[in-house]
Amino acid sequence: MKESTESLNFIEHIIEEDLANGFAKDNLRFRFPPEPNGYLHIGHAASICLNFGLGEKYNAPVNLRFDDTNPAKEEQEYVDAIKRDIAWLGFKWAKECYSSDYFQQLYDWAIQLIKEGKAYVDQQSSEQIAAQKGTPTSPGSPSPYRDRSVEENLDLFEKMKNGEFEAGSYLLRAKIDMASPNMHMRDPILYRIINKAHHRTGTEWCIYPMYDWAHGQSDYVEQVSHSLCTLEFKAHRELYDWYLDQIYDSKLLRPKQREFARRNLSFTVMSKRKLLELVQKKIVAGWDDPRMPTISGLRRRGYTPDSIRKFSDVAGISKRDNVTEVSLLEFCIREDLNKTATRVMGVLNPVKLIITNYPEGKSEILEMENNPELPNSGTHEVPFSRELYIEREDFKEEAGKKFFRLSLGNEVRLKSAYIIKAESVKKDENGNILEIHCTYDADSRSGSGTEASQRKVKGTLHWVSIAHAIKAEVREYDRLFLDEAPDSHEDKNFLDFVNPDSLKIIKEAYLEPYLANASMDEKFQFQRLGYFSLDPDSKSDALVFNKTVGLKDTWAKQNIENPPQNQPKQPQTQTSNQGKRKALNEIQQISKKLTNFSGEKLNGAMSSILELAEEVSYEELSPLFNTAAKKVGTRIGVMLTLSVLLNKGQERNAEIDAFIQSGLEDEHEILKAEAQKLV
RNA sequence: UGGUCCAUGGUGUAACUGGCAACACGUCUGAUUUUGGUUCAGAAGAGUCCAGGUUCGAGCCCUGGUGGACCAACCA
Repeated sequence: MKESTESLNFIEHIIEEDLANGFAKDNLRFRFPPEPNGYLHIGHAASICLNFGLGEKYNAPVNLRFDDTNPAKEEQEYVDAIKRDIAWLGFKWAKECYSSDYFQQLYDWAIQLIKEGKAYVDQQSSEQIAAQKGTPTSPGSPSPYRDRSVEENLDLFEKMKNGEFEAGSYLLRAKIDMASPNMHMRDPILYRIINKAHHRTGTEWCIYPMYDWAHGQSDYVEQVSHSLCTLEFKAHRELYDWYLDQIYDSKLLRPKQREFARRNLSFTVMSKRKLLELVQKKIVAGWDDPRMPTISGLRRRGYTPDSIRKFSDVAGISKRDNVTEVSLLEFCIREDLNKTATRVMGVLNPVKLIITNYPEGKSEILEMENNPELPNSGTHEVPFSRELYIEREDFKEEAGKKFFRLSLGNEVRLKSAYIIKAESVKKDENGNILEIHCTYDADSRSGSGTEASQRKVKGTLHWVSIAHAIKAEVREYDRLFLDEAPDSHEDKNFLDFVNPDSLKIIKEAYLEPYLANASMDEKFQFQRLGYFSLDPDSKSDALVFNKTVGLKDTWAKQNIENPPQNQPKQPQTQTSNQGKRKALNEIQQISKKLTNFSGEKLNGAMSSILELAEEVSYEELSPLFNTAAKKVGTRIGVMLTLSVLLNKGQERNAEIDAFIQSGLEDEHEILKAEAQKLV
C-alpha cells in the first residue's frame, strides 16, 4: 500500500473507506470497458490509468471488457486497435471480456424480468415512445402495451429473438416509473431488434441489449467491485442499481458505479464522434494522424507510454469540468525525452556556410555525445568539412545585444566542432543571403583540450556537413484547433476553429548521416530544435521524421509579445468565458477584497464597482444592508453602489439612512468616508 | 419549469474526523551551461463563487442565492 503521505483522489478515498468498512481487499476488481467503435484517445488514457493504476496499487485484477452491444457501429478493427493501445501503454488486463459473451445470461435474466411482470414488449414507433417519455420537467405517460399479460410478453419476446419481426418493430422495455424525475427510469429499453452481423456472435442474435441492461450485469458477472465511468453516466446509476436489484444474489459481490469527470485537453476535441468526423472529412489523415489526441496519434507523433501515464497521473481525477492545458502534456513528454533521446543535428531551413580557411576537399570525423543527461550513453561520429549548412535564423548580418548567434565579425561555436567567425556574405540580386563566409580557429576543436577550445563564446550553433548530409522529410505540427475549447461554443461548430496551418512539411531537411540508420522506435533530439522520431511513412531511402515537440524556447518567447497572465486578477471586467455574471455578484466579489487593496489597485477596484453599480437595482441591493459588521469590504461596495443609485434618483428611506448611519459609525476609514459622502 | 452533479492562484489537482490553503504545469528573476535545452536558486500570483448561520476557529458543516455541467438515441 502507498504511504499515507500521498494524497488520494476521491475514488481512492471511496475504496479506502470501503476497505475500512470491512470490504475484503481480495475482492477488489476493476475493468476498463471501451466500446469498439473508435480509437482510444488521451481522455481514455485517464480512465485506463485510473483503472489499471488502481489494479497495480491494490494488486487487484483489471479486466478489459469490450462493450459490444451494438453491431451497427462496432468493428473488429477497433477491438484490435484498442488492445494494441492499452498494451502499448504498458498495462496488462486480467481477462479479455466481451459483453457479447453474456448475451445468453442477459437473455435469461430478461425472461425472468418478464415473468415477474417487470418487463414488457412494446411495439410503437420511436416517435411515439419519445413523445410518451415526457421531458425532464414533465412526467411521461404509459405505453398502451404496458400491461400485456406475461404470456403474451413471453411469446412476443420469443418471436423477437427468433427473428420473426422487422428491425425496429418491437422492443422489450423494463416496467419502472413513467413519472420518475430521472428520465432513465421511464421504462427504459432492454432489447431492440437489429439485423446486422455482430463482430463476434455473427448472426446468432437479432436482439441486442442496450448499454444499461448489459453494463451493470456484465460488471456483476465479472464480479467487478468498483465500476468507474465518466460523469455523464451519473444519471444512469439509479437504473444500474435497479437492474442489479432484480437479479442480485446476496452471496455474490455487488458492483457499485462511481463517476469521475472526463479529461479535456485545450485546443483539441475529445469525443469519438468528433474525432471520427475529422477522419471522415479528411481534415486529418486518419485516426493515427500525429495531430490527433488519440493514443495512436500521440504514439506516431513520438510520445512515449511513460509520458502519457505521467500526464494522467499528474492531471489527476476529480468531478469538475476541466480543460487541461496542452503545456502539461508537453512538459511530460519533454521531461521523458530529455532523459532518453539521442542528441543529433539536423538543419531544417538551411543556408550555406563556407569556412574559407579550411582546406578544400578535407573532412574529419568528430565525436558527439549521445546524451549529456545519460552518463554512459556514449558518442557517435559526425563528419565535418569546409562547406556546411546552418539554420537561416541563426545568422544576422548585424546583431543586437541579445542575439547570441552568428553575425558579421562575431564568433560562435559550431556544436562539438570549431569556433568560427563570420567575415562576409554573398547575396543574390534581391539581397537574399546565398553564402556566409567564415574563418575558423583550427585550435578550437571541441574536446581537444587546448586553450582555444575552452574559450567562451556567446553562442553555439548546430550544423551539418553538406557533402555528408542525408536529405529527409520533416513534418512539424501545430495545434489542430485555434480555440482553446473548440467544442464548447453553442453558436459555432468545432470545425470552424480548425487551424489551417497545423501541418508544415519540410520536404528537404538536411540531417547528419548517423540518422540514416535510425529505427522506428528510437527517439532523437535534434539539438536546439526539439524531439523527433521516424514516421511509419519512411522508406529506407526516404526518411520521414515527425517533430514530437519543440524544446522550450525562451528566445522565441522574447520575440513574441505574449500577454502576461501572471498578473493579479483584474477587478475591472470579469466577463471571461463564464458568461455574464450578474453585476451585483461581481461587485460582491470585488468588494470582498477591498480592504486588502491600496493605492492604484484600490482606486481601480472602486471605480469598477461604480461602473457595475449602474446595472444594479435597489431591490437587489437592499438585502445586503444587513451584511455583517465585520465584512467591511462588502459594506463599502454596497455603500458605493448605493451612491450610484441615489444619484440616479433613488429615494431615501429609513433602511438607507440606517445603513449610511452604520457606515458613519464604523471605524474603517474608507467606509466612513464613503458614508460621509452620502449624508 | 424538474432532477442530479460541480465551484480552491492563469491551468490541473491537494488540504485525512473543521486548525494560519499545498503541489505540479505555466509565468517572471538570477546562476550554471559547447543545446537561448537541462540543472540549480528564487519570485510573483488565490484568502477558496456570493450572503447568512453554527463554532474559540469554516475551503471543509447548515440555509438561501449565483454560475456552470449533465439528463428526453431502438448510442455507449
